[in-house]
Amino acid sequence: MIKITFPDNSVREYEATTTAGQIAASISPSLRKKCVAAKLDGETYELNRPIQADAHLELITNDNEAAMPVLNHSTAHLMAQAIKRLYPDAKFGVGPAIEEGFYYDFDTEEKVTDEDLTKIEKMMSNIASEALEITRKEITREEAKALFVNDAYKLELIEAIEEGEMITVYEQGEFADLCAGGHVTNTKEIKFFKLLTVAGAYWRGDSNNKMLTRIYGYAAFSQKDVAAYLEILQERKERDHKKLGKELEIFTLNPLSGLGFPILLPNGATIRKQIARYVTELEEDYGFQHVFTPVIGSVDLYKTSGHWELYKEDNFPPIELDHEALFLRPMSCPHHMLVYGSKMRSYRDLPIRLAEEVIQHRYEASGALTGLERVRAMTLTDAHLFVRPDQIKQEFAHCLKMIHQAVEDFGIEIAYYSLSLRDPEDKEKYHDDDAMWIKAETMLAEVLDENGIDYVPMTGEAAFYGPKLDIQIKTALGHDLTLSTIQLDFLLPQRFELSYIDENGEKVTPVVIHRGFISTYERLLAYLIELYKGAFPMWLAPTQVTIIPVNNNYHSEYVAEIVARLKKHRIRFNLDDREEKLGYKIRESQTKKVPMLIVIGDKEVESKTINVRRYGQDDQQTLALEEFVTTILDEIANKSR
RNA sequence: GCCGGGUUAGUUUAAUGGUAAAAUACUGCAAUGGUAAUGCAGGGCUGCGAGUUCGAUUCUCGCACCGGGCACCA
Repeated sequence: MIKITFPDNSVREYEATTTAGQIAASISPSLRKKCVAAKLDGETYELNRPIQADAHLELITNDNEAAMPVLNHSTAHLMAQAIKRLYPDAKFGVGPAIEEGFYYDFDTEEKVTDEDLTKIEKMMSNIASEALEITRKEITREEAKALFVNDAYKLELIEAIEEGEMITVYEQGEFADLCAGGHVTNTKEIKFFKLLTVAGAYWRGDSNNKMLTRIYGYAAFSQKDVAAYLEILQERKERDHKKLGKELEIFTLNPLSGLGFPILLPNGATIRKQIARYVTELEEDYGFQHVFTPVIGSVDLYKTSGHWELYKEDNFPPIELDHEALFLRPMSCPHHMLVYGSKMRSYRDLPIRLAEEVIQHRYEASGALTGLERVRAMTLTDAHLFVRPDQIKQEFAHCLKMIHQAVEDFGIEIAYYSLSLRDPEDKEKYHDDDAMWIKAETMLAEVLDENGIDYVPMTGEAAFYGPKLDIQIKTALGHDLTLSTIQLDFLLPQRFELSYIDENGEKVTPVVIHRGFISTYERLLAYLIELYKGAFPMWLAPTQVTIIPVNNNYHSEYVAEIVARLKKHRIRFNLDDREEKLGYKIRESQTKKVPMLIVIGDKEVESKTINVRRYGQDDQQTLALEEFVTTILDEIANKSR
């Protein structure tokens, strides 16, 4: 007999080799029906897998979050089986469940296109209705190698499994897959799924390897849930900054302007100007000094910094002139080093905080270019803080506080914090000085802990000169992007031989903190378009008020009075006095997502009031002119959303 | 850069081996109005290059660009 402990701490006894499925059935048939898998001492267990010893058991029902990866991973296997039947030469890579759904990578001579997805889905349904039992088998390394003898990718995976670790396969009918498990017990349990896209993906994520075909899909426990997910995907597309940016005339792409060089239209430029003003003022508040440095620098400058060797391939090639080679700058750190080095510094001068709107260029891979998100010419709100070692933590926290201020003002949703560390093995990329790295990484981790920041450590993500904290956001389409970054750097100040005189009259090298504030204007704009779904808050909106006179002949005098008031306060308005129907002009104002719409007719002229309708609302308000102006100014000042 | 897909009017979409349509936008005329589309008229389009064909926007190939994914992201 074995003792099974349940989450409520109740204990029951069962025969050894009883399965979780049988246990669920013994409690109630309806529970058994809802069960998808189990967690045995925290490990995912199939319902048909015999339990050998005493354990804690948690039954995972189909309304439990933990059920989704089990179902989706099983659906990945089902898809693989269908693919194998349709493309007998297919060789398989990996097919995990992911945050949303699943994918499977495979390799076949035949081209698989979007149209083939329907075919594969049909085959999947057929296999599901064959009601094949899914069974787990523990096998030896030799058996595994024999089983997957024709499957080079699986053999490679077997090689990667450590000696002594258990190897398991899951079988369903004629199909077997190397897999650590977490599955439903029968293919018939997989009823509701949708294959989404065909994509390419490098084997083991390495661009030196062959590119496999990857199919993404999504499975759920009801057709309704699948439909709801497809709906979400559709909504995300509607929110995509590339779509809204075009509709709302924020930016345009033109091949003549060059790949990766978007053009900001007047609306986009207006939003950008507001952001720029905000950034500049906040930096002043936080004690930053602004500098202007050139967009182009000598190649020697980047040789000094060390960027040249590492990144020359990823940038626009240098411009060679008589006896100079000039480089379109991809970052501003070297220039800011020169600013610091322009005079003798005392320990009393530190910290020195230099900030700049940095125009920079990078030759991003053509496939990486996306709307305003990844471009080849960008303006970064960059800063470098030159600090004494004893000021590192305080200045780091200072930057963090400032970033959090902006996060709050814009309503940015942080996805997670990433602490990027070096890969100690990678001597080629990372400056070889263990002591320096250990010091920098420890210090960074300490500051984060002190400020109560939860972070994900990422090995091998650090800059070549030091570790960094990245603040990550998610785009509408679900990509993780870096919004802000704070980086610790002991290297560049050395390379530029920077120093200050300490209280003992000794020359000391300062430490540099690199601070990327709110990414580039381009990327922030892309993010904000998606965040607000194009309906910008008052302080950022390209047009803040639409004014519609009911009749140009009778109402223009009062309208002129309103216009004068708005102009005085630099409120951005659009006086729509075209000879069109009222409803037509109202509709246009709404589709352009202008935050406030005012209609001026006899009633308003008579009572000197304003009839206001806010974007997205059906009801109207009547305000006195002064009240109206104050409301707008308040919203601008408070950055109301 | 790599894998697969796409490209029709300013925009969103339709259709076709016999030279293309609608909505909207734009221009003109008429309409003077109260919270999401007034009516009529007009001009405007098959990304580029090659091949197959009597004839290609349609089929094939190459290129460019767009979008999805992977890799990259100082």
